[in-house]
Amino acid sequence: MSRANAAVLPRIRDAAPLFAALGDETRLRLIVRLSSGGPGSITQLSAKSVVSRQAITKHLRVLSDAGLVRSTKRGREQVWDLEPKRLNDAHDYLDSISKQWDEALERLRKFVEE
Amino acid sequence: MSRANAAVLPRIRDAAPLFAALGDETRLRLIVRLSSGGPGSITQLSAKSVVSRQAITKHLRVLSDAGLVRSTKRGREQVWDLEPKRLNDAHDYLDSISKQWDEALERLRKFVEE
DNA sequence: TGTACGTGCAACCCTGAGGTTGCACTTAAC
DNA sequence: GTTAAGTGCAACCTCAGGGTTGCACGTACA
Repeated sequence: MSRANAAVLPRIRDAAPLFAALGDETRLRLIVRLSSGGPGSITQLSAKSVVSRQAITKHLRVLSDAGLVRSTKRGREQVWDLEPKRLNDAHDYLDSISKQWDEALERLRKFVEE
Repeated sequence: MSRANAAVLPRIRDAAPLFAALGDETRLRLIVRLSSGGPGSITQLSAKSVVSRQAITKHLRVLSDAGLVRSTKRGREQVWDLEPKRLNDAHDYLDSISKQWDEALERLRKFVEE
């Protein structure tokens, strides 16, 4: 395998759960809600949702495990907030793959030209 | 909800399956393999894999449904190749979310300053 | 014309994801 | 001190996802 591969392969085990966390409509909706509406408690976040509060709680847990959100306690409420850094991680990973792709095309081009 | 939200919400239903397709270790490994090693037949792609050929076939099907790969028939072989455009879609979607996030922070900053 | 290779299809298994409901427990508010 | 709000926990259900195996089918090739 190529050198570029060596850089991207070890991250697969980290990246997969990250994308998996993003790969659900309800969770993606939560992220969009948090990114535009700011932090919110569980009841607030599940207020306009079609699924139950418990479902939202589970989804927040998944997002939290993936490092995409974090929570702080405020009185009896638990307030959830976005962790933008992790979003960048996913971003960067896609970058590295497409970069690797471009390099492969470049190698192919040179090979054909020779 | 904000105006930025109106732009990103309709795409949730498209983006979720896309990320879901990326959210599996075996599939991510397939993508990395295709992006570095170029096109390959099913037997080639499943040669060094720990799972069976049929498993790889199913994963390729998922990736294909998500638009991330495409296949062409060559004799009795079926050759699979990457579709980089879809990778960019995922890329752009993450872009729009983080941009939306930045705008929210900006609005908050202005609000506090006033 | 056989034969071996590359795939497709179908049946099946098992685990985990997504969802719900009911109840207990803190903590704020009156 | 009651009462109501906000969560956490646990049990349960259903179904799709990831995997396997066995067999049939077309196609290259000696």
